[in-house]
Amino acid sequence: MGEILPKIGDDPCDLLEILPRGRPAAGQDPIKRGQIIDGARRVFIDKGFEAASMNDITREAGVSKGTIYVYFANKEELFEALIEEERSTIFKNMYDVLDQIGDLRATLVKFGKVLSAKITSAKVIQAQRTVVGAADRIPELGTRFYERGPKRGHDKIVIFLNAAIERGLLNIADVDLAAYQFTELCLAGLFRQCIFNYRTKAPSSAEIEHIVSSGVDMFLKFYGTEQLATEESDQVIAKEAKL
Amino acid sequence: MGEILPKIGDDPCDLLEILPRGRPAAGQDPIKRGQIIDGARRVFIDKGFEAASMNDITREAGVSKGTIYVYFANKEELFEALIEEERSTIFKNMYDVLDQIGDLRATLVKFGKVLSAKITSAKVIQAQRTVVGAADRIPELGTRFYERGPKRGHDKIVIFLNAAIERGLLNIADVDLAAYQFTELCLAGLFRQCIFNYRTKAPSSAEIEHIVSSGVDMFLKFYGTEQLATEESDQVIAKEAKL
Amino acid sequence: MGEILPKIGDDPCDLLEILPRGRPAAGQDPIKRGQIIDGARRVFIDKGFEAASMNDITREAGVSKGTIYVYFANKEELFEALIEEERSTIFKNMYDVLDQIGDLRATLVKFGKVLSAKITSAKVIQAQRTVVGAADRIPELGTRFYERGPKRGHDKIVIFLNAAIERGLLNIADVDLAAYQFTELCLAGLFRQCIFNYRTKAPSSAEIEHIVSSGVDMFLKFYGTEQLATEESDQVIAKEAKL
Amino acid sequence: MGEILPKIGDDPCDLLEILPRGRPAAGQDPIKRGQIIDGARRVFIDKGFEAASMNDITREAGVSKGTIYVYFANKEELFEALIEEERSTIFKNMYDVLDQIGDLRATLVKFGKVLSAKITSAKVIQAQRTVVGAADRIPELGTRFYERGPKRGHDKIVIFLNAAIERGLLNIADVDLAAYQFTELCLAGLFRQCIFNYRTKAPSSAEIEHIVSSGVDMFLKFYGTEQLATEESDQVIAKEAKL
DNA sequence: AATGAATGAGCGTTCATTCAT
DNA sequence: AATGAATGAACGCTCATTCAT
Repeated sequence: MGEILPKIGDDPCDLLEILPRGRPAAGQDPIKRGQIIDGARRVFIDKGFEAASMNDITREAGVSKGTIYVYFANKEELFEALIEEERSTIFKNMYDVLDQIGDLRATLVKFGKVLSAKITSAKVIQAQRTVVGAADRIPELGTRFYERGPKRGHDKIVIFLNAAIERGLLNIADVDLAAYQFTELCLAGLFRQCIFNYRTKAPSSAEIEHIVSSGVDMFLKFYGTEQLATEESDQVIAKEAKL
Repeated sequence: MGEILPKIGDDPCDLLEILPRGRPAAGQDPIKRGQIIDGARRVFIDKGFEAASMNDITREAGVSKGTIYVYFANKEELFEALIEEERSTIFKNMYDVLDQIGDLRATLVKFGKVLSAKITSAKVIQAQRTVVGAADRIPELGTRFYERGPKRGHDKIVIFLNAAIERGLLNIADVDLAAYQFTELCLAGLFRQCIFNYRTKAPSSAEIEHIVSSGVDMFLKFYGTEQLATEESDQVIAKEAKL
Repeated sequence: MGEILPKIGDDPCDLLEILPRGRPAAGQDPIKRGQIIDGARRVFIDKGFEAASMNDITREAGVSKGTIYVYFANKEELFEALIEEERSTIFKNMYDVLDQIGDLRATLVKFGKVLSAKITSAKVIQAQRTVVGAADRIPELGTRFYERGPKRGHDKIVIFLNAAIERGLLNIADVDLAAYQFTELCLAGLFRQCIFNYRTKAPSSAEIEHIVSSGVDMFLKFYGTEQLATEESDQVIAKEAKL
Repeated sequence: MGEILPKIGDDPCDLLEILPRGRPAAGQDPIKRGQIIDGARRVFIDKGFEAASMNDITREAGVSKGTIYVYFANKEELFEALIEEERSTIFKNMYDVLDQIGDLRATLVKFGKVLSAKITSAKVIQAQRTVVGAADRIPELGTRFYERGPKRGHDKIVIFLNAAIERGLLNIADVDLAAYQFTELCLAGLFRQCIFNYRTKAPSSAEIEHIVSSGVDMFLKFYGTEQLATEESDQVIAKEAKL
């Protein structure tokens, strides 16, 4: 393929670098791959691994069966690729809020709301259900999903908390546990309700706000230091002064 | 099925219900039904709904295919009946601790440990995974499971907390939320780790103890009243006096 | 099938010993098994192993696909069972002639004709082609076919020749080779012509007679003793005397 | 294909046929054709017609799928072309020994050994199996193979025998039959053993020598004339004199 | 002229459900 | 009432052939 193409740079049409030229190699066309994954997403997420049929996916993806098998060795690999994509999409950027330095309480609330909203959103719940449902048949799938998704997020929370401890704002004996506690408080009740389909739709942002702010209060009451309290009351005073 | 049968009491043969004689009516023998459900449990919980085959269940249950179809209209109904049983078994007695009146903190810790241990036990995780995995195919299944399981437990916690509020030991604005927070703190991290198969075995009782006691501390620090603090220090003094 | 048969029941149960009573166990009904093998025969012998489809066999056998898989684990096993049956049918009784003691030349001619006619008959050639065609994919199949078919026959010829040697009628250094030579002389040209489908139909009995008698002449001229010659001329004289 | 092309001779560019310059016409490059056939040989002979896939051949031949379909209309035609080539290679020169005039017995033994070794060689057996296996699906294939291979050889043997008859060395009533008998005696037992995969490797040359010399002895004892016997004993005397 | 990505009919096999016994 | 042999639609997957590039 590539060798036949004229050298890039001799050509005023270099933009074509972005839009691929010629026919892509078998199993290499990212557009087609995307099409297949999209079809697979609709079917797998909707029906789960077992109940989804390759014919369904064929139909949804708008490609032939043979083509799917050029891109993915079998149903399981296609499923795993999809879950990997989902995982990556879901957790991408979820923890960005924690990178900004700022007011501790405000950051926790902001982050808690993002976390809670994301994890309980209809699409993400569906995806998680699909992973859980397949966890018996493909055990590493669930393991990997958790490892590269929730676990990495957890690690970022731990780092964030440690930074706050360093700044003297928090006093935590078991940071790992504290990170889990924080996450759970932000999701209080929601995750289990959603995953079991008791809640058939995602919580409102008001509800999330209510839960998260209560959770942060509890968390800071338990782990916050004197210094945090001082800083916060200073801020309140400063704010009031401004008004 | 059962609903179509004449109400017990309208019938002079009611004794048969109590001391069954002779061959039970088709689909009415509770022993055979139990046998089927037991076989179904082993297969469904192990393989999930789709991967389980009626032949497997036939073999495990030691009854014929036709018999299963007399007791249960189809695979789905059998599965639902099994899940109903599982749900009932799992949550039976889980909340008994809350009925005893006693030291608040001790009760919460005791209950939290039971709750956490139960929900993260291998068998119960398997069952929950099975329910979650089937929740797309049979949405009401998950709904009903949550409603009659976790939700009822939640209600009992709410009642317990309200009693403590009445006793002046707690000061909670949103009791419903507090109940969720308590549950989540007791499970901090465990439920998601187990359900996704990141943890491949149940947490140790030491781990649970650690999590629960930290959770209860946080919970009481946030919601506990002055009176609770007084009572507790009294108890400590009393204890020390005893020694 | 069986249901259409007239009720046995006029009868004090004697016949029942022969005709099975009740429904046979799964994969145990010899009538159904026969039906499947018969369908398989028509399809496999006609098309060869690979080109035959289980759907074709289903259609020819008049049973459902599932039923075939109760009786035979897979296509290959069904094929092997069929070939085993064919082999058994083909070679059954083929060597009976050799058991009778009688005039040597006459016995050899009689046997040679049976052998030649059998092996070159349309059905048997088809079956052998099927075995040969599958010998790459299932090597033991051909091995077993030869071992239990032609090889056993060969052994019987060896025994027969040894008996004749004992009787002083033949003088053979390498009996094993002689047995092969005899067989080949009886088939002179026919087997290869048939198996390659150069001859599209079986040789006439006149042709076989011609080939076999010439073959026997050559064989006896080479391996016959003085005693055989004497006996034979005696017989001719005796015959002429009778006329 | 080829037939559609204009007749050679109508065209002033005929030299191109002899010394082709530039790119050959579609489906006309004999090098590429050879490449394809070579790939096809490796795959077809190894796996048989049905089990061979066009992708395998593509890979083995190192040409694209499309190109194969330019040279051969479909799998079947490619297979037939291959078999034609195989046939031609196998039987080429096999009968050269018969063209030399010399000692009859020695010539027969020499030829018989060549014939037997060739036909029972692993590669040739494989090829014959492939033909036999395909003979149901493509009946003319086997017919043509035999016609242009074994049959032509047979004809050459007939010519050779007739020459020997003319020289007064043999006395044969049915020369056609005698030719078959000779061939069969040289292969005694081997062909069937090999084709059915009872023998999994080619016979040793010692074995072939044993079989062939016994076969020639039998053949000449039956068909040899007084003159042959005289000539041979003369040769023996001459040989002994030389020593 | 040559390529090889794409197609989709067809493969062997499984299994929820039925119904004759 | 209970059985389990039989059914056949549907499964995941392959591969001869086509045709846009």
